Amino acid sequence: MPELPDVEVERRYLQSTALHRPVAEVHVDRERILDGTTPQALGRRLNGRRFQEARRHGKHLFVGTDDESWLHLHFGMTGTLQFRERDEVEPHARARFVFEDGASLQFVNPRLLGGVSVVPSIERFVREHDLGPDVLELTREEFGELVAGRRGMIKTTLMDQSTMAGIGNVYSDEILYHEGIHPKLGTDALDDDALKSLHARTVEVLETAVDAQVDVERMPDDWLLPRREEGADCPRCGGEIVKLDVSGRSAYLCPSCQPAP
DNA sequence: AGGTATGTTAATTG
DNA sequence: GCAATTAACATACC
Repeated sequence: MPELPDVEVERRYLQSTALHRPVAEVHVDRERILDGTTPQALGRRLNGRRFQEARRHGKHLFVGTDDESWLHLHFGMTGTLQFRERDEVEPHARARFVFEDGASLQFVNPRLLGGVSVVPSIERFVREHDLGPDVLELTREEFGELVAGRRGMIKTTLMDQSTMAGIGNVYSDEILYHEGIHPKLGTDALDDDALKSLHARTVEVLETAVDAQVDVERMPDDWLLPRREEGADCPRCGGEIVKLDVSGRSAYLCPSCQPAP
């Protein structure tokens, strides 16, 4: 489930497992996931190096090594990291970073929509891929100005990575659900108070998901996410959850909690 | 078997 | 230039 909270959980997982061990081998299962590099070049780049820290920008993960470049990991629609003390290969492990002590960090990406690359700097990557600021780095004022500067539907605006980076289809639904805002509401319909409230809700939802380690079992009782399907009972009013097409993506909402514009 | 899926990008249309 | 729409990508799941 790789939106901001999912990637943040992966970042912390990597930090707590895979740092400071010299890389001995890199294995790539499917070259399609590599962007601008080859298995051989990736191996030459990483062998003997240690992972020093992991940073995140939006849905993108960056792993710093002993030199100045960064390993970039992106999951696309599916995927996780798996650390193993022994190098037991996980299903759909597309890249495996095997350490000298025999442990491995595995980039698991079943649908191959993710990617692995080496980038010279995070700032440059963000610029070249036209990513907006990370959502959790924004002040209330910055958030309000960015949203107010757009003309489309609010759900689409929240998901637009060039406006702000990190929110995807699932968490945009969650944020709008708690805010009682219909996903198709025009962004220009939000006044200053509504933008201020939307910002607070956005931060709250994303941080709550991280605190729950993106485990649906640990999410609050009044969350949409664990029952995000057509016909489910709205946890707040008992009404029926419906699915709507918004800009080609499926939006789930409660029509009585989120009245149509 | 067919529809759907948490992301991104390119092409097209208004 | 901006916004909306559609298709494509590759695979798993129901």
